[in-house]
Amino acid sequence: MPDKANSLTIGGLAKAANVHVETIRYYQRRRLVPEPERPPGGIRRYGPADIERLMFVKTAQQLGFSLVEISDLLQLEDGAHCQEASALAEHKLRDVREKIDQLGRIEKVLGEMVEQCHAHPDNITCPLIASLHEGGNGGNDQRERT
Amino acid sequence: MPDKANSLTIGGLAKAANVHVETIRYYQRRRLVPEPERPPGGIRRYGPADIERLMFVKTAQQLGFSLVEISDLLQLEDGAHCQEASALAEHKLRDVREKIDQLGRIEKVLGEMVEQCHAHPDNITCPLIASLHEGGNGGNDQRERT
DNA sequence: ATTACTTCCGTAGTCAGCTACGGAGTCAAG
DNA sequence: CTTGACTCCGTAGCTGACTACGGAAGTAAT
Ligand SMILES: [Zn+2]
Ligand SMILES: [Zn+2]
Ligand SMILES: [Zn+2]
Ligand SMILES: [Zn+2]
Repeated sequence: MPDKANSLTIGGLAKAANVHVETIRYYQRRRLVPEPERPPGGIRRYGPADIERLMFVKTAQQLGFSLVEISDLLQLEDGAHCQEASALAEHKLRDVREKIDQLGRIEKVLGEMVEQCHAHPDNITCPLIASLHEGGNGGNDQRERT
Repeated sequence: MPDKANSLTIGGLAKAANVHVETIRYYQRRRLVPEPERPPGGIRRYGPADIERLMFVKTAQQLGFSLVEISDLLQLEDGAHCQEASALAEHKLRDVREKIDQLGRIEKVLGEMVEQCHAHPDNITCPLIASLHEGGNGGNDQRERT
């Protein structure tokens, strides 16, 4: 195998993928990224594939996946498991839309409050609080944790 | 003041607000909710106001506010004056808009991924996973921590 | 009054996702 | 061949938001 490509030390990899070294090691412990062979008494080297893997993790994380979910996704790498992957993604999509919805409501209320406040600088009756008290949102028992 | 209303024990309050007893105590320690006087050698009682307060916290939390931010919000209710109130509100409004923005971007990416996944002719690799590999989305340095 | 459930209170543990520390070993430059 | 940066590895600490535990004391039903 060509070693010309795998020329990065863990520090270089960290820079290339824009994460801290300790984060890489942490991911290695969690087996989210592979830990390459160590030439006996030497230093591990990394290549583009490792950068890509790290970026996969970071990207998925930005999309709201937990590290556990990400490792699930990584198990589905072979592409035959399209069903499961899309189920996961669709669930996340629902979650995200719900959040956007709720935030939209609070944005409206907060905006109105600021407006009123600027109109009547002596008297704050906070519509935000009122609306939160009404708690107008559906299905929430205890925390979700999916 | 009317004691007829304040008839709940902490357990009843927990049920009424759909949280665990220990969560209430935790909030009391964090001073997110008040801890009513204890009739010497007796048991604390709670009323509708306490239910409201708990639901306020839970609702705000679902909207993505941290407990610290929520205690800020609660100061709006607890009689902060107009200037501070409006400053706080405006700050929160900025935060909320930022969050909506971010979630909007996430939604778009996730939506496209799901769509592609459903469209592909049931062979080759799942485009959803492929697009995670491409990581094609903007602006991310290290974690944000606002 | 005995039993069974709560409450009270403090401390300690959990979980996610890192981040820091310390002491070796290794490597490249000078 | 010494210096100084970097790697390796294990273990420990941190933040946020709870959750569990344990013993004493209050309360309710029989
Ligand atoms: Zn005002
Ligand atoms: Zn969900
Ligand atoms: Zn902010
Ligand atoms: Zn697919």
